[in-house]
Amino acid sequence: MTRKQTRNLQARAEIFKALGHPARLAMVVALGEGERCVCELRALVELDMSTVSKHLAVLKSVGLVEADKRGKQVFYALGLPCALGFLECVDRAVTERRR
Amino acid sequence: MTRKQTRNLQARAEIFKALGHPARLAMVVALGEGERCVCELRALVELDMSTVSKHLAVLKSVGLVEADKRGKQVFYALGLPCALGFLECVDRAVTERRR
DNA sequence: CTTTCATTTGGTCGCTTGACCAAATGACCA
DNA sequence: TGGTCATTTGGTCAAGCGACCAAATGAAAG
Repeated sequence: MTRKQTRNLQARAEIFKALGHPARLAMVVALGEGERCVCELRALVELDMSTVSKHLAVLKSVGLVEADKRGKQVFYALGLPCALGFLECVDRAVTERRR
Repeated sequence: MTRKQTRNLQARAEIFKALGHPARLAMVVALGEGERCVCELRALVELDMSTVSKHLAVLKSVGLVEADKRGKQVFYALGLPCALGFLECVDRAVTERRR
């Protein structure tokens, strides 16, 4: 296992880790339908504003979302379009498993 | 946000969380090429056998891998084929970002 | 049936995470 | 310029994670 491979794995794992929290996942799913301001995302996950902000920072740091400040508000949008594909794959897996 | 949606998100997040560790991710990637016994996976990630076993238990608990005991050895195989798709998506994202 | 070998389970311990509150920042409005 | 609003940052604390070692399990060989 080369150092390069290790770094690559680490970086990829970071992305999955970022998705590995219900609140963050919910926000990414919502952003799949279009951009949202922080206040909308806060309403969605029903957590303290500061907590939401930190979750968004995590998502942004791995490139899953992008931030755009317009006036007083900050709008977030999906930064990794192909993420939608695997959200669906995992959704299918979860729904099938239930039967 | 209904209770059902919450459970669905929770379950999906579990899957991503399982992928959110370099050692587990490395093992899933390896299993993408075919089944492997625990000893081979242990050699791959270079961790204590007990640690590897626990990581595999995590992956199995969310359905990402399946175990098959044959003789003294246990062989693991990929349990969620569509996972390969998003491993690739994330790989591309990571390699592009580096430039 | 006892030993051996591959793997799992139980336990401990230090590090990270995620929640909240309080305070800082930064843009717009009066 | 001072105030207000949306968001971020800093701090604290309890809970969760991941590493190792030691001991248990379970199949196979002698």
